[in-house]
Amino acid sequence: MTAKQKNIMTAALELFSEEGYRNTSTVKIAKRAHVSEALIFRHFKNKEGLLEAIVMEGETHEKELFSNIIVETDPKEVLRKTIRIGQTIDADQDAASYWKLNYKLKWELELYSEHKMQEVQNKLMEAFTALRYKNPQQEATLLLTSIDGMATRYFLQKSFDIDAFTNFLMIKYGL
Amino acid sequence: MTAKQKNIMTAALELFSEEGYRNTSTVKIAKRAHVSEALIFRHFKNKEGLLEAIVMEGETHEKELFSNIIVETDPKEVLRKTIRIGQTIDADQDAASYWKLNYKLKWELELYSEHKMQEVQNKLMEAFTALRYKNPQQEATLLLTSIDGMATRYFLQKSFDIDAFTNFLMIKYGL
DNA sequence: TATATTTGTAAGTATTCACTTACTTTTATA
DNA sequence: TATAAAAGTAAGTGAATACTTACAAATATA
Repeated sequence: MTAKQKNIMTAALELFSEEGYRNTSTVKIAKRAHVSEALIFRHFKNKEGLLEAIVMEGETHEKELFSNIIVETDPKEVLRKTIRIGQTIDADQDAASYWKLNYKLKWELELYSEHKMQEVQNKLMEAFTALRYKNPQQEATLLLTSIDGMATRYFLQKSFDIDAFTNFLMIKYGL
Repeated sequence: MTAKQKNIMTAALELFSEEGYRNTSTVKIAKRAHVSEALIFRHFKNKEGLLEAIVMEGETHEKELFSNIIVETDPKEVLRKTIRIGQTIDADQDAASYWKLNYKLKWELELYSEHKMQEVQNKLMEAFTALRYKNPQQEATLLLTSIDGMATRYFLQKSFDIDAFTNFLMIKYGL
């Protein structure tokens, strides 16, 4: 991958996650990346190809984040790591951009990939089972749903305090 | 309001909530509403004016829904009504379209209106205080955040079972 | 060093977009 | 019933969009 190709991907990730996929024109990406517009099409075939490249790159980071949870054996630690996802993403600008892009795409293109979260969901079910919660399946859904909601607030509501909310969840789950 | 004007608003609400605001062209709206494209601009000045009219209409229904919660005096009933929001919206196609539009706009135009939910948030704090929860403010945030997450699942994840999830929340909160 | 391949660009193109103009038809009002 | 106002439309317009073409510069390889 050439430097200019990387520039294009970085610029596009920023713009897509800030302003949305369809609302970001290829000229705008080219300008931010300091390349000619045509180079985008040379390297990525079309705008959708560029998006796919970015999403694929993001999925690599995502898998690292999830495998860190899935590999865990202590049920309490599984919950801790899951609840900390928000703070983990907050600490890394690139990860934050990618996650925001993910949510934007969910709503803009309505592409909700259930299978992506399935492994985490299963791991959470195991954890809640081990911790003798009455309904581990719904508990897993609730926690992931709360994190979805947290993401909505984190990205869209400026006043949202992710640390306070994370701490509260830790206490709630007795961690 | 003439019949054709109403047609335009209905068609636009459907299209905006299904395919997004920017991705819906004024020709598409005109075709679905069986009117000439120019009539949209005659009645609503521009595309944004049309959106505003729809959002304003939706806010009327929204206020009804919220005032039903805010007016409640029994704290447990406040929680019950809040948790049932999803099912309430699910039962009314128009309300569902409007809520989906709301979420789409949140992400597409990044317009998160905190003040809209502030009254409900306060009411929930009161309720959690009356029910002797340790941290009523964060409890209120958590419940509303969970509902945000529930909305994400409900609108984007086909397999999501809103009744099962609602029932589970009822039990969780001892209702 | 010769040449083939890859990287890069300037200047297009067709299409779609939100919106306007100029005009006709319908409805309300005096 | 005359006329003013409102509702409605066909046929535009300029700007923006994703993408292409035709060619030049840089780099890799023989």
